[in-house]
Parts: sequence; structure tokens; C-alpha cells
Amino acid sequence: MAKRESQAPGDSTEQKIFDAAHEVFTQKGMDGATMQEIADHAGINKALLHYYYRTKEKLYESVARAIIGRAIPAIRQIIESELPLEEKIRRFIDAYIGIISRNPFIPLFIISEVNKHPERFINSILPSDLPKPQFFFNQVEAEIAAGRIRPVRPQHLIVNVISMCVFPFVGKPMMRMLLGMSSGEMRVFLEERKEEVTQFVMAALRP
Amino acid sequence: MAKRESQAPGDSTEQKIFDAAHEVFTQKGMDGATMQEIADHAGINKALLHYYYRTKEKLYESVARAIIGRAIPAIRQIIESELPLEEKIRRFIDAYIGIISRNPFIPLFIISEVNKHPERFINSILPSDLPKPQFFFNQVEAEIAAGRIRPVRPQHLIVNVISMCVFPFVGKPMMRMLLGMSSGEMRVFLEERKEEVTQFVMAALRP
DNA sequence: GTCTATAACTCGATAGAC
DNA sequence: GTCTATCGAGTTATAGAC
Repeated sequence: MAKRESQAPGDSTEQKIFDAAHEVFTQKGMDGATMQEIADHAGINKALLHYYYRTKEKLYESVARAIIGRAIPAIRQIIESELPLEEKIRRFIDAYIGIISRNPFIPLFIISEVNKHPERFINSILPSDLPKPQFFFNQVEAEIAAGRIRPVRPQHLIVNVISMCVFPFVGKPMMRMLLGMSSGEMRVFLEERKEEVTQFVMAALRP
Repeated sequence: MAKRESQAPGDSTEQKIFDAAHEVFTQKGMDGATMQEIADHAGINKALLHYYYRTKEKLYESVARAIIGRAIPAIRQIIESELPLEEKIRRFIDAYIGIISRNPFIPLFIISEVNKHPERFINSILPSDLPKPQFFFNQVEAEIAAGRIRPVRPQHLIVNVISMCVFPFVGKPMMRMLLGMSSGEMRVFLEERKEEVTQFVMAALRP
């Protein structure tokens, strides 16, 4: 967007609207959010939302695209890197949990979006260059063949790792109830998981 | 509900409404669903929804309570059982994945509900007798003390297991894109996970 | 660009006939 | 119990003044 570079970043009206929409949409979803609420959050008038983004749908897509566009490269970069397997998994877990800690509403936002409107997601939000896990798969197979790790199906391995990183955030309130934790205890617990999940995966991969 | 026993089950108007609401709410959530759509699904008039359930909110709570009420005992029963640890984990994974396979929309429904309205969930949907994981935790500690499994923090272990069982269903469309699987391949993959997750956890617990 | 006012529409809920 | 008709609130979106 060349448009945005021509003015002070972060406080243009368009940017204020975008930021407000980002916050409201991620917390309430497309259906739960209203244009009025977004306008209030941005401290401006409702009509201005339409002036800049025409429709609620377009504003939503703009936010969704930005979120996905930020989330995917981070994963991509690690998965497709040339690091040795163990180091790669270590960094992947650390980065993944770190990112989600700083943006706790994003995973559920993405999941809900994809589940409710798969076509819209694929056609107008998802970027074309998805992470290609093939290199990672080959790497796992090679380590297995060399006897350096226990035989696992690489697809399941990657799903296991992602699940253990993401789900505790998505299901945080439920986890809190199950474990009887306060909000503060839960924050500590989630931070601990960087180390705990890494050790768990490494232990599972021992030959 | 004594009311329901007095007539043929499954085709009373009240039951038809409930079933239709169950389907629509689990797929679209409270905000995304409309009373009109539920009425159409039930093949009856919109006014009848209000005749039987008064408000959309009450209909929703009725559905949510039924879903939670069915989901919790299944978990509870296994977690609180007297089975040896390994067998308990085995059965837990098998039961959990089995239940979700047959009700793939439920986990996301529950997660979204809890995240959007934690108070409503706790006060008017959640039953009072939640699973108590303490016995499971003690069991894990005992196995560690006896040197039969590797030291792990039991809270993280249970979160790991639940995450690996639930998340692949919640994030199914995303997993499909990442792994490049067809709908049929994904079904096979999810079924495989019963065995794969069990082995993964057992491997991670080896001393 | 930004605002007020309002049109156009959707949705939950009710009234009232049968 | 079940239906049609309609109300009233709330929502997206636009018109038009400044």
C-alpha cells in the first residue's frame, strides 16, 4: 500500500480504523462484531468506515489477510530452513509459542474463519506461497533411516508439534478450568511449555 | 425432562426444533445462526421456536448444555478410573478421538462458546461435577518416583495428550492445506492418529 | 475527510386467528 | 399447537451538509 507510506504511520484515520477492526474482529469474529463498535473503538464516526473500506466484508478481509500474511511466513521460514532437525524443532516450538503468546486471539480467529468460510479463505485471503513441508518430511525420513530418531510418520509428527503449541492457547479457558489455574498461573504454565513441549518431543523421538 | 418421555422420541416438534438447532448452532455458532434458518431446518414455522424455547438464548443454552453434558462424563470416566497409567492413556486417546470423529463440530463449538462468553458458560451451561484430574496427577507422580516413566509435569502431559487429540479436528481445514490432503485422505489420517498419538506419548514417557 | 441523518434491511419476538 | 402477519430494535450502508 503506497498510500500508507505518505503519512505518519499509526495515526492516519485509515490506520486507526484498521487497528480498531483488528482488535474487535479477532475478539468477536466477523458475525459478532458490529461496525458501530469498531467505529467507537477507533474514536471516529461509523460512516468513515464505509468511506475507507466500503463494506464490512472488505474491512474484514483486509484484517484477515494481514493476520494470515503475518502468520504464515514465520512458520514457513523455520519449516523450510536448512537447520538440523532437532534444532529446527526447537526453534519452531519456541517461535510458535512466542508468537501466539503475543497474539493470543489469532489462532482461534483463523480457525473460525477457515471453518466458516473455506472458499472465501482460500480464494481471497490465503496467499499463494504456502509453506512446503516436503523438505521437512525428507529430513525426518533421513534421520529415521540413519537410526538417529525413532520411526515416526512425519505428517503426524508435525501435526503433533503444532497441536501442542497452539491448542493450549485456543482452549485456554477450558484448560484453566480443568487444571484449576488462576490467570497468572496459566500465563506461567504457557510460558513453561516452550521448554516442556521441546523436551517431550525430543524424548518421543529417541531411537 | 419428563415431558419428552410421554411421546414418540425423535419426531415431536420440540425434538425436531432441538435437533435442527443442534445442527445449525454447532456449525454457525450463536451469532452466525438465525432462528429462521433453524425453523427451515426443522421444517416448521419460526414462531414455534419461541413457543417451545421462548428466546434464541434459551434455545442455544439448551443445546450447549446437552453437548457439554454428553462430552464431560466420557472424559471424566476415564481420567478418574483406577486403570494403570499406560492403559488409561491408551483408552483416553482412543475414546477421545473416537468421540470427536463422530462429532467433528463439537470441539470448536465449545471452544468458541467458552471464549466468547466465559461467564454464561460457567454459570448456566457447565455442570457442577467437573473431572478431577488430581488422581491422574498422583498416578503420574507415582510412576515417575518408581522410575517407570521419564519425569514429566503431569499438567503438561495431560495438556499434551488433549492437544494432540483435539487440535487436528479443530484445525482440520488448515491441516489439510498444510499437508495437501484430500478429504478422504484426511479421514484416514485422523483415524491413524489413535495409534500414532498413543505410540508418540508412550515413547515420550520411556525412562 | 468528517459528520449527521436516515434509508433499507434483517432478525428476534409477539399478537392473534385457526 | 401451529400458522400468518407484523412490530420494534439493531445493523449495514448511503445521502448530503460542512
